[in-house]
Amino acid sequence: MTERPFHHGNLRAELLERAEIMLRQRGVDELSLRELAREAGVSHGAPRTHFVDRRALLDALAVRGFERLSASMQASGSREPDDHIAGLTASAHAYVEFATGDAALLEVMWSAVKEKDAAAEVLAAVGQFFATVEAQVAAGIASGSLIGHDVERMTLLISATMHGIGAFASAGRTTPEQNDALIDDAIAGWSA
Amino acid sequence: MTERPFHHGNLRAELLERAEIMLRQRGVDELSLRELAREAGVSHGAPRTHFVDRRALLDALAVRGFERLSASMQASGSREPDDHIAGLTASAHAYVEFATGDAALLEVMWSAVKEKDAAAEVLAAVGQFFATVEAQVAAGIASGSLIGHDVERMTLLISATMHGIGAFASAGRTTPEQNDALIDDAIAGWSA
DNA sequence: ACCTGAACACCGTTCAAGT
DNA sequence: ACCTGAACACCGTTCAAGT
Repeated sequence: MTERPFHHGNLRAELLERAEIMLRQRGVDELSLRELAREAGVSHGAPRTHFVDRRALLDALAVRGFERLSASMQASGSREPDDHIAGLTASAHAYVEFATGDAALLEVMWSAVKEKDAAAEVLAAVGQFFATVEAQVAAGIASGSLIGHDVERMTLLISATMHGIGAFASAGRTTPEQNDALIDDAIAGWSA
Repeated sequence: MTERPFHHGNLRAELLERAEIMLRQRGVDELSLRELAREAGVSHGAPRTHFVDRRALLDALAVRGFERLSASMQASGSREPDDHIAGLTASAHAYVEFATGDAALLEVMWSAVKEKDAAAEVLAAVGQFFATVEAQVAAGIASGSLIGHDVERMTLLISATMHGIGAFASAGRTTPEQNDALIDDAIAGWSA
């Protein structure tokens, strides 16, 4: 039985890991820094070294979330390099899947963006998300498979629609089959 | 200077009123039952008589919110009795306006719906909201101005899109002009 | 029926002190 | 540089007691 060393060594990463799980199981409201510290076996003051306050932890979770979401959407979309509509549809599915699988995290992500003085890393992360959608939209418009010439406007519309479908899905107001149908309907409306 | 009577007489209504204001000014996280009681000039235990717990207060706020939102959308939509597309557009504008003017309340509303064991009144209220959208969608489809024959599917899609645009708008990611454009683009895609 | 006020268990945050 | 542990101010919730 080696004694616990004074330095945890990996506390920041462990706190983020545990926080993501706690978020998934019990939601934001139940996410407590003190409980996290307890589970990690450190004193309640320890997290302070890595996260100045609760919001800093949530911001870090938001950044990781956007990175994972963007990567997932990019991967899904690029599996259809020739069919931009199919790529966008796959990307939208990835968003909705994230929304149902990590509903609380997605809430944390968007509310981190919404803060008046949102952290720079958070803004960068959400920017990366929009850039991912925009790239697919731009390709679709350029190839003539997507209507509209204003890329930004189309990016916002498609992002907003994905967001809305994801919200309803995670609220349990739609079945997975309905989600698929909604995504198809939405994108069909904007296909050239 | 008459002394404060033992019975407040109107505590439930006052708490709801103050809570809505507090929500608008400082968000859900800052909404405290104790502070509300303090402001109303009653003891911290007093709210208990009217709301068993914090969630019961939020549920009541959600119900009121859905009622107000539905009424506003219905009013906006019915100002265009002959043009169902214009009616739906006006209704969508009302939603987005609510989303920007009462962002925190709208969050409370949807998260009340999302609770595992959501209160019956909350479910009834959100049902009323969907019924409002559905009536407009059904009229649009029946008159041939809106594509699609599946009313439920179209209702979900339009609701989800409004929700998404409202979320982006309240997050400050879009300007009012962009919101108008997004709503027009969305509905244009579904017009026959 | 409605409200008071003490009590309890939990927070987030701060900060001197230890390693 | 990282962590401990006491201290502080704040919660939500419970409940006997008062009107």
